[in-house]
Parts: sequence; C-alpha cells; structure tokens
Amino acid sequence: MTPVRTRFAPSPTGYLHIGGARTALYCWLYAHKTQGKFILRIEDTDMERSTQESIQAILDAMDWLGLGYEEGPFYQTKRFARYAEVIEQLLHEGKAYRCYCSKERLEQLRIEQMAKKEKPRYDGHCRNATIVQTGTYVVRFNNPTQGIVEFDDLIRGRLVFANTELDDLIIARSDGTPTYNFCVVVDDWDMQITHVIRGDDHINNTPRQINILRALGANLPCYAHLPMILGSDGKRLSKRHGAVSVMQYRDEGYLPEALLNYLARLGWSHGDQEIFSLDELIQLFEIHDINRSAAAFNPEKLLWVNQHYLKTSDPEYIANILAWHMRQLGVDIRQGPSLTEIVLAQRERVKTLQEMAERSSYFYQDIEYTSEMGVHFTAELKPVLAKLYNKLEDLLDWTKESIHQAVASVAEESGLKLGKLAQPVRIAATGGTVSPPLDVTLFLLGRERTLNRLHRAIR
RNA sequence: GCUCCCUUCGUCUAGUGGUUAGGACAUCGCCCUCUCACGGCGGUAACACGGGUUCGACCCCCGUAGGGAGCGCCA
Repeated sequence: MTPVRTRFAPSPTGYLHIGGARTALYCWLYAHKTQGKFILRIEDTDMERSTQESIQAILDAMDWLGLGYEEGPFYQTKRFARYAEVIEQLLHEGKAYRCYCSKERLEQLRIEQMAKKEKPRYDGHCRNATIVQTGTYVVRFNNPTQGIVEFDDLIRGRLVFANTELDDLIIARSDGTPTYNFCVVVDDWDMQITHVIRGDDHINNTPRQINILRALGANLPCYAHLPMILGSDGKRLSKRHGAVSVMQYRDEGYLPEALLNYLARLGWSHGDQEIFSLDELIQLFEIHDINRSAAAFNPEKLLWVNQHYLKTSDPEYIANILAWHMRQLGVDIRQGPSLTEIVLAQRERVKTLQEMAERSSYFYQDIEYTSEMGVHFTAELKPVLAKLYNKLEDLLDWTKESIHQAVASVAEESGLKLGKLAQPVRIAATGGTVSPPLDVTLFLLGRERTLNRLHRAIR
C-alpha cells in the first residue's frame, strides 16, 4: 500500500482562520494516524491578493497550533515553469486549446445564458475554431462533452456529475499564469497526494480536477470534503462573530490544545467523548466519523474546553503562557507571587488566560481606591479591621492556615459571620469583590501588601 | 436560474429497523460556600414536513420545505 500523503493548501490572502485550522488539523491527524506525510502548500497564484504578511500569519498560526509538516511549505509561484510545461504538453496533445474570446463576449454569453435560465458556461467557441487567430489568448482545458464523472467521497459517498454541466475551464490566463484548478491538479499529482481533504466548497471543482488528472494520465487521489463551519448564529463565519483568526484566540488567552480539541470535535466525534489529547486524536481519528452537515461554532463550549485544559494541564506550563499575557497587560511580575501559584489559585475561576491575567494584576501592582470601596468600610467595621490588622501583623508564620485562623477568630470575637468580615477585607486587599479564597489571596499577596492595603482601608 | 451538498435538544453530537432517543456546552433548580468559581445532584429541551417500503421507522426510498456551496482570466 502506498504511504498516505495529505496536504493543507491555504491561499495567503489573509490570516489562518478557524475553518482552515480544522482542515489542517484533520489532514495532519490523518497523516499521523497512518504514519504518512503531511504537506503544506501555499497557493499563491493570485498575485493580486496574496501577501507576504499572510504567508507569515499562516505559518505562525500553524506553528502555534503545533501542526508541523513533513514537507513544504511549497509555493505555487515557484512552480510556474512546471505548470507551463504541463500546459504546453496538453496543448501539444490537443487536450487544451487557445481561446481568443474577449471578456466582453464572455460576459455577453453569460448574460444570455442566465436570461435563458441556463447555467452559465463557456460555449466552446474557440475549441472548434478552424481559422488561425491571433492576439491575446487564454488556454482552456478540453473537457469531455459527454459522459459522467464520479468518485467516492470518503465523507459523502458516491458523487456523480454529468460532463455536460462542466465547461472548458481556463487553465492559463492571458498573462500566461496558471489558474487554481490547474495548479491544484499538477501539484497534487507531482506531490503524490493520496488524500485530498478540503472544504466542501470544493466539491464542484472536483469533477473538473478529475478530468484534468485523467487527461494527464495521473492516478486519482481519494477525496474527503469537509462540511463548513458556521458562525454561532448559523450564518457563514465572519468577523461579525468575533474571533475568526486562529492567532486571535491565542491573544485572547486560549490554549492551542483547547482550540485543537474543540475544532476536532466540531464535525467529528468518537462516541460521547469530549476531551481528547493529541495522541488520542491521532489514534481515534477516522475520516469516516466526520459529520456530513455544517457545524456552528460555539464560543461557550470552546470556553469550557479551554478551562478544562487550564485546570488539568501542568501549572508551570500554564504559568509560562500566563507570563506572556501579563506582559501584554503591562503588568510587571517581578514583585509578587510565583505565577505557578497564581495559576493554581485562579484556574478554577477563569476561562481564559487573558481573564486570568486581568484578574491577577492586584497581586503585582497597586490597586486603585474608589469611593465605592469606602462604603464597605463602615465606622462599625473599622475597629474590626484594625483588630485583624494587628493580628496579621503579629502572625508568626504567613501561611494560609494562620491567615485563615486570624480572620476566623477576629470575626468570631466581633460577633460577625465570616462572610461579613471576609468580603470587606477582600475589597480592601484586591480592590474588587471577586478573588480566590481570602486566605489564599492574602497569602499570595504577602504580608506587606496585605497590611498596607488594610491600613489604607481603615484610614 | 442551473448543478451539487446538507437537515436529531438553542449549540456540538451518539444512534445505523424494535431505545423511556444517550452524552457534552449553554440554561434552570437544589446542595457545597468568605466572594467568584469549581464540584455534586436534578430539571427543561430534538428526530424539518409529506408520502411510501416494512409487522415495525430517527434509521431505507421518493418528494416538499429550509439552509449552504459552486456556476470567474479568485482560491
């Protein structure tokens, strides 16, 4: 059996988005599962829209996701000589021809066909031309005019198309550059791709590509067409739905393993299992188990998956990434508790690392005192806070246990329920009403910061 | 308009002719509790519709409706 070779072939006209990432993941998984090769190919034949920044953005995103490739990245713009060679061959063999039709004629044709409620397609005008024409021309592929093209899609089953539905597509533009459908075919052929896994927006391109592959005498790869990913409103995914760029998820504090896990599960499943390590995915992934229908992207569930990984991953690993987010926020973490401790204290109460960073800044930098905070420190409470201040100041050991003991005993001595004391202290210590358990919070804050802030509240 | 694809709780999905239609997220309630969470327990909630086939259809077939994609000298 020939070794499996899959490829991910984005066009560099923007960042890597969620849908592309999932396609890449599935290609990657299948290659790894079968001990095959995963190839990255940049489809940059559209010189107008392709940019170097986009290429870099895609590479960066693949890197962040950890989707490494065994071969590539290959660039189509570097393979023009090869395409020209194949086009020449096709022309020579009469499997392609020069078409001198003007864009105006083509446009007119399209309008007429639409008016007749027909599917617009090239009428083969130059295919049958007997006289020698001159001027600018494009090269069209001689598509079969009858019969059918059929293939077994690994996800949808047998798909059948009538050749009469297809037309003689352009494979080389008037400036000589090759077009997408042609490059894909030559590349997949040259790179010996065995499994073409791509979005189902390519289903309609497949019969055309198969016809070219046949004209070239190439073996056909297996095809698997993935359903689309929809926005949370069921409409097509777009900027309106918030983050669609993979790197934006990094910026917002998601872990790559969480995004990957969520994406894997969006459109694919293995029974009722929700959480998969990468190794498990490699082991359990089957193209056959991919769903046929489009799936809506659900940000809430991604959040849940992300928190799951926040809670279960190695705290030091998480702390490393948290450091990056702290830096993004401009928080200097040199003075304060270790980030690993912060992770341990916060991971059960936040869903993203960005949120964790935002909610942990008071451990490292001064808090703002607002008048709203003041109302919590009533005249009756201030003596109690003072008592706590003294107790904490006299504590022999600054531990969670001793701190808890101090707070509890002061509350009891003052006839207050723990909450009645804890909450004002929390506000005094953190500037807000939400934090990890008070003993943990004060412990991490350290004696000096705690006493300073308590003092400020009593004043 | 034409061609192709899709259709199970709000969302992601399990299901492959006989199930009280299962799980997860979200949501609601209760418990835990110094806040927020986490966790535990429980609840609401789905087979788009209409015909067949069959003793029996979520499951098979055919329509209808709805959604999506393609029909470029874009990819």
